[in-house]
Amino acid sequence: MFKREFIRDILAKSRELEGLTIRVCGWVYRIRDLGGVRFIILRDRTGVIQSVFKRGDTPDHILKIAEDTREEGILCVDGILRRAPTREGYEILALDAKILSNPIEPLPLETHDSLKASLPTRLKYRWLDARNPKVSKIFQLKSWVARKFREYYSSQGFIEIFTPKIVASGTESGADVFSVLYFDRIAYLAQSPQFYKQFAVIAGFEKVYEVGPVFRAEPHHTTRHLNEYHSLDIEIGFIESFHDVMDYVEGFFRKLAEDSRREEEIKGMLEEFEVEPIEIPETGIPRIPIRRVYEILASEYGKKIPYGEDLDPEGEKLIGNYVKEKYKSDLVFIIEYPWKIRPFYTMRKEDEPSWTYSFDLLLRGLEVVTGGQREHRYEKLKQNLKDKGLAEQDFQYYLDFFKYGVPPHGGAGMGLERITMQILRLQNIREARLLPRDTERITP
RNA sequence: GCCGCGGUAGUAUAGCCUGGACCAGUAUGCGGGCCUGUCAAGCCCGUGACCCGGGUUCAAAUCCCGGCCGCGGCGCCA
Repeated sequence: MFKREFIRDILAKSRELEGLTIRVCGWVYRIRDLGGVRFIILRDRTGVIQSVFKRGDTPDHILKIAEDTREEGILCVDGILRRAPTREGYEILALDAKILSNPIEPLPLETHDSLKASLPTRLKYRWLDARNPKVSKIFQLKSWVARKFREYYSSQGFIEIFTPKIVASGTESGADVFSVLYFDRIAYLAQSPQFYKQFAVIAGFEKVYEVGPVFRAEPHHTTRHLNEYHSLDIEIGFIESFHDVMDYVEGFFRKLAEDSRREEEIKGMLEEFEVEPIEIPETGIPRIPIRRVYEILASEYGKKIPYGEDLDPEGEKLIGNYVKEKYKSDLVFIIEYPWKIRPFYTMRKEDEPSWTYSFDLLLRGLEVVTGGQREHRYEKLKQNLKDKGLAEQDFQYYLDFFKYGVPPHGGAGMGLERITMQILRLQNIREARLLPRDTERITP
């Protein structure tokens, strides 16, 4: 490895390093050439620092190297750390330097200004776009969300599982999945780990979570859909009701809300994106039956959703605004969805079988989590399949899971990119995916 | 899948409605020059574009048709 230190660490130790010779390696962020003095701002993953090449102080052959330097090239600078009137308060007076790599042609995207380019252009040159520190922060936040997910559910006694992404059938009807040639057969890319996380509970792991890719073959043209994204999944055995599942989901979001107020790095990111941390009231995230939501939308906003139908995007936004004003909550559980719009494995209400023990969680007016209690009784599950008009034999391997002792269980799936998008209030979910796959895009 | 909007230098845009003075303007980038404290550095010079094909017209970046590509709304969903 190159002997180097991260810029953030150097600045953190600036008092003790002041006056000493140090080395910084990174990308050339900006060059300001004033003739006798040339400022080269270096950037690494952790920050930026100014190096200064000055006639009289820097050896002449090193000044020559500075002249050859191009923006976004890779440069190592050895020099003396000293105080300077820069944003960081310090700079490096260059005594030695080496170009490790220089661009071979003009850049198609100005890295430090990449947010001014259109999204298609940014995605086309994503490896340059992502060098923009602000863009990079999106992915650092996404990484933080995924880490919190693992930490939270691990701390609650969940076991991480890793399930196949090449599967024999879809989780719902077989539609909306990508087919792949699997030797001499057709297989599919998993649209959800649904069946296998239930499998894991039934297999005795009791409480499990998974972070993994899911694939949706739907030709969406929206700012909130991807054909490949990462799903944060949980599944829990021995629940008494679907409220237990919501409690676990709520615990995770509460952790996100609290830690984003506590951790300096995250606070800094939210400030840079000019967004507030997630707000959750002391009394908890409101849990509103969808039948009540129909009423609220109609009476408060004059918005008519056909009874028994799903909310449309406008309805979700409106109810998001409603709970923000009324409960000071960025989140709302909408519960007891109609059976007709939920998958066959959803448990129906005992007393009202056209409604279910299921829920969605909306974050700032966008659905980010779906979950519920699963039907764990073999005969009822078969009946559900029948009621959905699905062929039993297509799901036989799944039905077999339910033959030999199944605890009542439920779970939820959360869209990592949607959570990231909503926390930072990004305009397009593609911004929250390093290399988005959508209807047209499979490169880079 | 249905519907709508768009495509001008590397990037971002003006011009298009109302065809002609547009061999296409501006900013930034890029190349060169000046400048020893910049921090969106500044100043000077240069560079570079009308998506493709067909049509209308004396004349098309501008109007019409087709194609390709992009974006968005809905549906569906995380």
